Amino acid sequence: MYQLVTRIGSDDVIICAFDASGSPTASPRRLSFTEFCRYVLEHEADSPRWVWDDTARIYPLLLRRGIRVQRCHDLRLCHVIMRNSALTDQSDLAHGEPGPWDAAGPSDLGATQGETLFDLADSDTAGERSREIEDRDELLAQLSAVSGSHQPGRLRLLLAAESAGALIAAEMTYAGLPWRTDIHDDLLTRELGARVAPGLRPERLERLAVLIRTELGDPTLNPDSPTDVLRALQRAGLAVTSTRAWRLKELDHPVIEPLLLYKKLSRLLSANGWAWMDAWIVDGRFHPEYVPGGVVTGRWAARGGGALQLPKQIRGAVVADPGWKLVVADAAQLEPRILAALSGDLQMAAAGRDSDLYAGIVASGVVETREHAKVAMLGAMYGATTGESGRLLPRLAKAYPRAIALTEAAARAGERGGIVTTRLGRSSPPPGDAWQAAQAQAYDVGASRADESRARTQARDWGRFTRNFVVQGSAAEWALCWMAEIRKELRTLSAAGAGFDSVPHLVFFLHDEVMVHTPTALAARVESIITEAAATAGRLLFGDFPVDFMLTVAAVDDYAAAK
DNA sequence: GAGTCCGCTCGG
DNA sequence: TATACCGAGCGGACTC
Repeated sequence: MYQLVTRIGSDDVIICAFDASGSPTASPRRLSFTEFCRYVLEHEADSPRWVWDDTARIYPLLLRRGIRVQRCHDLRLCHVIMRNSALTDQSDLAHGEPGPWDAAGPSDLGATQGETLFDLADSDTAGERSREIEDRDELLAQLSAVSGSHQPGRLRLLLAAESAGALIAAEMTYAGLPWRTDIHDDLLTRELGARVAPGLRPERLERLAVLIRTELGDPTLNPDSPTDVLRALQRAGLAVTSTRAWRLKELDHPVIEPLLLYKKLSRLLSANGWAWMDAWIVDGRFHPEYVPGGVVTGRWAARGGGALQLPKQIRGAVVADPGWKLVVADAAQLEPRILAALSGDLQMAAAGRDSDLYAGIVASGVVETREHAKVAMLGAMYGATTGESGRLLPRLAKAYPRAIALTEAAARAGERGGIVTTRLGRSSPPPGDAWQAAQAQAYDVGASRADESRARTQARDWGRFTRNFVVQGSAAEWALCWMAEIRKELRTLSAAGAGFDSVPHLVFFLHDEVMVHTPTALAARVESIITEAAATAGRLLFGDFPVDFMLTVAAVDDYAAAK
């Protein structure tokens, strides 16, 4: 059953119930937000799917009142998927003129940016009514696109997983990641020296700057300026064209060591220093904003705080509350396992059975070392053509013909300008006009060698994108299902209505890794929930195909201890 | 001074 | 010779 929720103005909603086929089961009702909250609590027992335009806009309002829901359908996220999916390419939804659902990015519909799209008309009842009809029409269009799709089952799963992800993202932002500023501060002081005013260099950084200037014989050198540093290195007789750390490591000069250390520490200061701590840690919690569907492949993005790039250096500041644990789980070699299942490659799946997949490849005699197995696999999924990875590819192709055939086919499709589709139905975008124009140009009678080579380069670039899209996107779907299943099972551990400060809950997600903050007494139970959820996610995506999704799971006091 | 691009490093 | 996918964020360099 669906409960369509349309927000009107700042404090009211119109609510309307539908059955699974999209027929209304009651007349629309207008409720104040307080009445709406009561309505949600009353109806949650029936496990409806709450339908709204944008989870990120409405769900935080419920969370602030202590209300959580089990299921939703996020019209905006689902629209984007079906607008592009090859599974719904025959639908009206895919063929309609672009409308507000296409124009609106997450921030456009978001509360912070104002509500320009719809709310201009909300001052009168006609506008309110039209807003509600707009949502209702969109829901019906989406339901029709699903039932008419080539794979309704998979698509339904994808839309449910994407929507569950939106709920989880809002809940994680709301709950926050436990963060100890005292430990963070100690760590910064130890590495950089005592805190100083913004714009100044802490003591240890300043000493390194002086040392670098001395070694390069340039008393005015600014070590933060790549151009300055590059010129000084060249003056010192070093043949370099960039100041990238891995390039500098190849050089033999006394300035290199302090320079590399300076870069490392200054990055720590600028990205996750005291200013970051002041801006992002509130009452011992880090509250980043996650952006479900923020990446073309279906991965999440994040806005503000660099939540998806927390450097290993500072993970020791993520500490469980007293009497609580962090259960950290990481899916091992997720993408190769996804590739094995996608392609139905039994040999590759067997290599990962009950163990490290790369070690399994070595044990099968395909390559000699784990490191070789890893670079060869990554190269196959990313489209490496040269170097070690390129050299090892033929051996991989011989041992795992089905898996490699799948990545090659995805690459060829992209090179031709075609689209590719993930396991559950997210399709890659078609290449843009500039790409098409470059290809057309190369076929023109007057095409130059440069035209042809540019077209070829762009075609290969796009092929690498589609090659990776299938695997990365399907892995993102697995991760969403995994997390949704974890969330569902965690809720069975506590009474309905209990707040985040008393029950186990998800606090972090990073592509193939999740973290649950839990009372210590429930940590073991949480570990098994996470493990079972991985197997369930595998079955949801790939049925009985015999592929294992191995995890490393650990209940720890702080994030740094997890690996 | 504001806006944008680039170089670099962090994460998977 | 060019060189392997998806991102965020910072500070400097450059432009208007």
